[in-house]
Amino acid sequence: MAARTNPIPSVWARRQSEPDQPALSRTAIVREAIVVLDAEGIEALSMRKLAARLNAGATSLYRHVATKDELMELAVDEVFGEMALPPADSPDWRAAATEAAEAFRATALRHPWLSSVLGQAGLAYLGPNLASYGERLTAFFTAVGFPEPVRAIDTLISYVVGMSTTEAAWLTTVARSGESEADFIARLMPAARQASADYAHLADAYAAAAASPDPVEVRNSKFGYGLEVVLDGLALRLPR
Amino acid sequence: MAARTNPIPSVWARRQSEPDQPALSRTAIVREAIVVLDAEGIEALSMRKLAARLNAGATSLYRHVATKDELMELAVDEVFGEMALPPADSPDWRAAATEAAEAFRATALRHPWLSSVLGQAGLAYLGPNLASYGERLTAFFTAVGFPEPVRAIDTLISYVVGMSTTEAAWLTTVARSGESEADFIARLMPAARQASADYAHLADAYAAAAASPDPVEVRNSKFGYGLEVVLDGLALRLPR
DNA sequence: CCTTCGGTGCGAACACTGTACGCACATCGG
DNA sequence: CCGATGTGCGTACAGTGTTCGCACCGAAGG
Repeated sequence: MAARTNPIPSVWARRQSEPDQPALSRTAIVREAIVVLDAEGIEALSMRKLAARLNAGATSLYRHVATKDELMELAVDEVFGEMALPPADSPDWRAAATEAAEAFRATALRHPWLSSVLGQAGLAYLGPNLASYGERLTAFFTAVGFPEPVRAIDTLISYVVGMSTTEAAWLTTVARSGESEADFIARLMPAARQASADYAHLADAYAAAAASPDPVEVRNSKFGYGLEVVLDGLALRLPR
Repeated sequence: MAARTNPIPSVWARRQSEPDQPALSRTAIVREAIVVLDAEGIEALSMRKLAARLNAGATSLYRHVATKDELMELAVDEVFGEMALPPADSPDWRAAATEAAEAFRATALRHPWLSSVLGQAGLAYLGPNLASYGERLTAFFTAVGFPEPVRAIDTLISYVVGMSTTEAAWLTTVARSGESEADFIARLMPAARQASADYAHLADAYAAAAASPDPVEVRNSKFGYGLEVVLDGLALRLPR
């Protein structure tokens, strides 16, 4: 009944036992997915393209990964493994917390798709790296002496996530334009000026933004300012 | 040359001049899109489905909206119109700022897709509501007396965005499960307990979370705690 | 009145997407 | 040597966003 749709088998078609590639594996798939995500953005990652890059058939990936969403979860957990954390017994807690916050930001900017995924998938199912990250962070804040370490962490991480998300989204937009950040800003200014024509404060803000020459430095210091604010607020909760 | 693919014209097929619907318009499309987004989530919104709900053909929407991304931008701007802001001359700045933060959070939770979009589309192209929102917020922080109102705003908004994003993503996951939040947590606990088996601090945190009865109250107070932290930090920047 | 014309609706089509299914084959335990 | 098990993958399905060109409407102009 079923028609034979496959080509006639032949010796030549039969696969040689030379493994060619180190074989398809979950970790290899996740690693390559991250490469694509970093290089081409989240909407450029398709299962077919990913498979092609791994010299594999389109649907072979599903032997190692249940679904694309699951693959994204794995990728998120993977990059959480990159984030450095200070040891729990750091002498200067502010310096250590700053370091941790900056490491998070750096990772989020290196993998701009991270923010998109965080906004879509709750972190309900935590992988090993995420769990370890949470554990070490909690250990640190507990050691520092915060009476409610989890709340302190949630506060700090929320700020960092919020700022990094906005920044990553901005950088993605810039990247899509193909221009440098400065050029993109310059090209955007007329529209921004027009949009804020009727708004005195906004216009001031845009003018100030346009005046500063180095956008990277502007973003760095903006992040640093908010971080100091949050750390000041947290310091007040520290008993002594 | 071109084949006549259309059906034979007939009097009956001809459109009556009863307008039936108030016609297709950009605002009607955006309004209905938001309804769908709220009810069924971001991945359930397709141009075809949206068109069907408007009694329109699939591709008719493109007469009013250039692309789906543009439609999402319009939707974002639209919900920014919902966010209440305190008047610039509020006597108690902390109460007013708290109000603004809570209004933002409420909107983000009412439209959980907002966070996903914020993570993907930079707020480069600002619509009227967004511009107005920024203007009024800047006016308020300036009136309060902050020497760097824009930085103060960026800090506060980053915290609120970060916390709301996490919360919205969590609520989306819960909603997808079809269960109540408490039931979902209960069902998740075994997995969480196992994931944190080797992590003392994490296990403590989960145990504490499982102990409290009302998840809504937990989220509210978590948000409130962080907000106080940020406002404390900002207060230090206020000259007096 | 008839005619042109800009704007609107839309059916068909294109190039993709994620993924279910079932077959072919390689390897391994008995 | 024989099954069992696991891996790769070709095909197919039900969608997706978007383009193109035609059909039609109401208004403007002669």
